[in-house]
Amino acid sequence: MRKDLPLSVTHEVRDRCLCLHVHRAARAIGRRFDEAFRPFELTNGQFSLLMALNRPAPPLIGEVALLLAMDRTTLTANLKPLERRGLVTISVDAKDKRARRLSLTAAGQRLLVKAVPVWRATHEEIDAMLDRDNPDRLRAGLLALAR
Amino acid sequence: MRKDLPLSVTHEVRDRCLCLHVHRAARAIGRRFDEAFRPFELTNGQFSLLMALNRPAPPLIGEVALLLAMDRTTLTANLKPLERRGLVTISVDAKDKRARRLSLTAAGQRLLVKAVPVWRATHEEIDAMLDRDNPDRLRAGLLALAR
DNA sequence: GCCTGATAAGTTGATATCAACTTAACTGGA
DNA sequence: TCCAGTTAAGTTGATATCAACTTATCAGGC
Repeated sequence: MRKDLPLSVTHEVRDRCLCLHVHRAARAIGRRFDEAFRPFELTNGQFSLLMALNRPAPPLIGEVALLLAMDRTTLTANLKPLERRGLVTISVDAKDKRARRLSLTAAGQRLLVKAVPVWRATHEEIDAMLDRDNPDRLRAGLLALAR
Repeated sequence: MRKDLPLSVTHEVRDRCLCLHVHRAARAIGRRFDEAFRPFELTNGQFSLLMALNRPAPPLIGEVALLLAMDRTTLTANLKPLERRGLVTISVDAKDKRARRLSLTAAGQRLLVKAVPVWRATHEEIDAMLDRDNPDRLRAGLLALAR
């Protein structure tokens, strides 16, 4: 009796697995934005995180983690280099001493302002690359996956 | 003169950025498969990698990295725990001493055989979740991004 | 056979990701 | 008031990710 895995199954996984497809796309697009943001010494994830903090009222760690569909402890880790660079501040909430409020500093805002045109240009390249694959449909599918 | 970033721009980025959307989806779907594979002590990435090695002829590191749209050095790192557990072997190519051939061991194959039904069940849940978002279209868009 | 340029992979250091466990603080009921 | 259950976040350890640099090898021209 054969114990090995038929190639047909392997090909099925390679061709159909959305987890693989999404991760592959994430790595590829991430590298693209990382390269574009390199002059600012920002990664794609740091850009997204800083942008998520540009709000009228400083959000809690848990709120931001939910928005980014990211583990809370990952967010804590990701904040460290940004805090060290003075782009973000983490402060204890006035009402609830367990909670932490996340704020962009002025330096963080200035860096974002400089990075946005690069984001826009890079994103336009990617939109153009997608060509006949409707970006709106793609976003809708990705949102469904993130639920 | 205002130096802060208008909220409208922040909302534009949050709503449109494919890099953010893809990474968010990758984290969410990755957690799902990680949980499903936990009985086998496999992560979603380890499953995809092992599956990529189920071939008639052992591939090179560079070939697999290209297939997974992953940096070559990331793949080297990811192989370490799998090699340690005896699921994969890395051997010097007979013709070219620079090159490394990656093979699934018998234990690796057995583990994959056990994991495939779990992959299939989990994937069916996700397909169902996508509902009206056509998975084929989604895959096509993700492939375009990974180019 | 010997250079020279190209190629395959390893090493190092930084950030990213998550689960499991822990700590501190809040909240509502007795 | 006090206690029990809940909640927000920190800590630790393992894997994941990439760039920059380095090492070993190969292939072609001479």
